[in-house]
Amino acid sequence: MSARSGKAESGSGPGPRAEIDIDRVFHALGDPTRRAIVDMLSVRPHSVSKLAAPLNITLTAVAQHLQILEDAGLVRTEKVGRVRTCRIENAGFAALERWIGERKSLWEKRFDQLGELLEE
Amino acid sequence: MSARSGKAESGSGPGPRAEIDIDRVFHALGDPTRRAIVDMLSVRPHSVSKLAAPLNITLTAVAQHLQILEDAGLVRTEKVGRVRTCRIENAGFAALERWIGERKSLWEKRFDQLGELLEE
DNA sequence: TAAATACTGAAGTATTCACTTGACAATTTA
DNA sequence: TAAATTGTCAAGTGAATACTTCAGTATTTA
Repeated sequence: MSARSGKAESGSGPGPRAEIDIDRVFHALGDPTRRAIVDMLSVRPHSVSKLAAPLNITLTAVAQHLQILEDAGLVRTEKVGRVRTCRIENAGFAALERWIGERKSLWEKRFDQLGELLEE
Repeated sequence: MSARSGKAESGSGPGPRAEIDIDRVFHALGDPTRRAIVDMLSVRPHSVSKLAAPLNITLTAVAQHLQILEDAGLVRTEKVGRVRTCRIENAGFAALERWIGERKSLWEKRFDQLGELLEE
C-alpha cells in the first residue's frame, strides 16, 4: 500500500481565484532550477526564452518547469503574440507563509510554556 | 548536461551549528508524509513508533523520513535507551522564512513602483 | 513571401525517490 | 533468563521526475 497523497483539482490550473495546494507549492520549490526561475522573476517579469538563457537547459524544459510553478500558484503567465510573459504570483507564497505560521504558532506556544533549554 | 545542483556538507548532518541548505528544506517538506510528521511534532515530541502509528507505512520508512527532516534542520532527534525522541528544530523553518522574505522584498518593492507594463 | 523567432506537444530515457522485506541489535519488561 | 519492544541496516522495486530530441504551430521581421 502506498501513503502518497494526491488532490484532484476541479478543472484547469489555478486561475485568479483558485485555492492553493500546499503540496504543489513545496514540490515546485523543491527544485533548484525552479527556484532559479523564481529568483529571476522576483526581479522582473521575463519571457520564456529570457528565462532559459542563463539556465543550461532547453526551452522545453523551462516551459515544463513554468507549468509546475503556475499550477502551484507561484507564477502567472500571459501570452501576447508569440511571447509568453511570466511573472511572480502572490497566491502560492501566501499559502506557504500561512502554512509555516500555523505550525510555528503551535510549537512556539509550547516552547514558551517551559524551559526547554536552548535552541537558537 | 544536467542542471541539477548539489551541495557538499562538511561532515555529518546538521548539528547544533550547521548551516541550512534550502534545497534540503524544500525537498523535505515536499513530501506529504514528512509534512504529516512535522504536524505531529508541532504539537509535541514523539517517538519513532508513535509517529509511525497513524501513518500507514513501516517503521523503517518513517526512520528514513526522519533522517531527511533532520538533515534539513527541521527535526532534531535524541535516542535514550531504545527510544528515539523526535522534536521540531527551529533552524530549517527559520531558513525557509528567510528565503521567502528575501524574494518578497524584491517583488513587492517592484509591485509598489506600479506601472510595470512591458519588459524586454 | 521567405525566413527567423518564440513557443508547444509527444515520446523516450536515466536517475531519484518512497517504500518494502528480512535480518539484526539493543534495551526493557515479565 | 526469556520474551517483547524499539529501532537500525542493507538491498531491492515500481513509480515519479527532470531532462532530452524531434517535429510541429503561430507570430513577427526582412
